[in-house]
Amino acid sequence: MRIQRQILKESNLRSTTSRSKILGLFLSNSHALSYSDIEKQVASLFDRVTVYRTLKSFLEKGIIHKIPDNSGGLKYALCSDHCPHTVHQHDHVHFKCTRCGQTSCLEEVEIPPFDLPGGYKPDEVSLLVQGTCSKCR
Amino acid sequence: MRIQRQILKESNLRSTTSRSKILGLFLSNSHALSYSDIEKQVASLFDRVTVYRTLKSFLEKGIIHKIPDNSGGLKYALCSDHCPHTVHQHDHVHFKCTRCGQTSCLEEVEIPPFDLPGGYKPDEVSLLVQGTCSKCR
DNA sequence: GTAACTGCAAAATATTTGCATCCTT
DNA sequence: AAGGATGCAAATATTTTGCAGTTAC
Repeated sequence: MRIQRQILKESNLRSTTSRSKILGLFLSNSHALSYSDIEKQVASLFDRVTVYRTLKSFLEKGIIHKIPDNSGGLKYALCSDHCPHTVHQHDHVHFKCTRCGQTSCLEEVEIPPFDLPGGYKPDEVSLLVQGTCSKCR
Repeated sequence: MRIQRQILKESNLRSTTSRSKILGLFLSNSHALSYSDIEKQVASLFDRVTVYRTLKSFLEKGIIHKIPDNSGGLKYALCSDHCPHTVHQHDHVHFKCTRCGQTSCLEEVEIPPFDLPGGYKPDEVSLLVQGTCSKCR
């Protein structure tokens, strides 16, 4: 509870029940959460709309970031220690396990440099790896 | 028209007006198309449902592949020459221009090798780069 | 006290399913 | 001729918006 409060305060967001609870879900899960993962756990507590708006405010403040999912859905995960809120860079690797379905950020893996054809100017890079995670092998 | 017919035949799909037309859209666009990009162009010709079902059959046959988009939407693009239909590998780079919004496959760029933590077994890798494309500079 | 946040209703958007009819092979 | 493909209607799912009431600071 204390941690959530602090994170919210640092982001200039008021501490409300829904924000603390949803932030808590992210803090206690090492893997990324989809909207429906979250909804399932808080459906009885808050309105759908509140969940959407909570996620949106977390995104705007750089508390969480989106992870593209090539099955169409979008997932969300905590940003690591200090995402610069202005230049929101997430050049890290995401791993999606096709067995358990969990997606997680591999913070320790760096994307090696690569060349783009002339004229292309990259701003942000994200690498999505699919396969089998260490738990599922 | 002849090309579409041939591609469809090779994939064991019947040649119908909607499939030829939609396949034609992919053939004449170098960038990836979202569902709504397609819908806009064929709305007066076919039903929504037909478009969805057409895309689904193209995906199943490996004619097109999905491209995750970290703004939530999904796009579709032609698979390069010969995607093995069984092992559907798309280890190539996608570039999304934040200015014009177009996403394209950079077939010529290869993803450099990188290390994963122990236990993780990769099957498929996709690299999404965002920035400014050569046309928009 | 006030601006920010929430819940509810409802709209807007997106996707899927069933079924009768039509068309490709 | 027969099975696959399409169109229509409608169900289902997803996300957003407006507004009135509530709450954090």
